[in-house]
Amino acid sequence: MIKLSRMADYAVVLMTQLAREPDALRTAAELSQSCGLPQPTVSKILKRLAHADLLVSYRGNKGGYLLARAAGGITMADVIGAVDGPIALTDCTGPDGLVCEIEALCPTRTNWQSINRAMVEALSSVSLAEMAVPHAAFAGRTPVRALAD
Amino acid sequence: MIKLSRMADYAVVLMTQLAREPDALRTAAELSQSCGLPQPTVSKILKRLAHADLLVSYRGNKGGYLLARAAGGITMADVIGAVDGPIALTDCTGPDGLVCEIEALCPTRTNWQSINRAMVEALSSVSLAEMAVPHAAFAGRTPVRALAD
DNA sequence: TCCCATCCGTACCGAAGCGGTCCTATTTGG
DNA sequence: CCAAATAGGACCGCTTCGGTACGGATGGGA
Repeated sequence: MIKLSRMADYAVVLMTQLAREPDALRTAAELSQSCGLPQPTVSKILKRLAHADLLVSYRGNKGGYLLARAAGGITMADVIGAVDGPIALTDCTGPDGLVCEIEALCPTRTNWQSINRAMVEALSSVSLAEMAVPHAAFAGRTPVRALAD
Repeated sequence: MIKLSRMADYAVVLMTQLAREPDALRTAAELSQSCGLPQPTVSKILKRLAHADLLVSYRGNKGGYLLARAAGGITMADVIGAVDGPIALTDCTGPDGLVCEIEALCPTRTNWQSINRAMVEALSSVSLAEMAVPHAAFAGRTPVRALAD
């Protein structure tokens, strides 16, 4: 199914929420409630996002999280990469393809790199600011089915 | 990591192998050996590919599998979809988004559809014939890293 | 100076999905 | 009639992932 992990899915929702009020300091508890997600999990995700420099964290009393940059400068690839690790469809798309034990029989490596690149570009082409746009702006767009079921 | 399932990965390898000699009837055992993959698993994958009309199967003695169409008419999206099910990054990209329980709080649905569409296009843009091309044709291409590690 | 709210890091656990195997039909050529 | 091959399903162990819990560090306010 090539599904996004639930963690990455949540991360996008949380980041979108934060992008609504870019200057407000939000606590994990507050975000957990406003997004309807379990609080410990929210904490974990926010930590990862902060670690990837997408969020700035303030500790201590009156602490919380803040977007590290403008929402227009953060892409879906950034968010997903921060939570799920590097985006790659296959193992053999790594630096040197060393991990692929059947490499000798696998003449498709460089092609995977192209496919992978296209996918990353697709995810990089959508910024957080665009994701935060309300429904209305897209209402006229025709729905797209992934594949015939 | 958004990784492809190993099954889908294997499927691409197997299909590529079949595309090398499009007119030869190949058995599961033979493909298993030439690709270095466990035989029962190969059988299972070939069955799924045949079910999706990407392969034609011949039963009985001297049976085997054959590409159902020319390698140029089979895309990566076809192969991956046949093995892993419909390609979709999130649940809410389904027909009507009915499965998303926090939909009211999730203003990003239509954007996901766009991203998803881009991904399917990336996978649809590469045919099996192109995957079967030997390394040399791509040797000059610069390697692409998915994201900074 | 003390206290409390908040983030930080780690370690742990349960469940679900997936890769892999096996068994039993069913088909077909020799 | 036998052997070779696919069809289809049941089963199972393992890894991975989502989720939780605990102890520590930090900083503002009374």
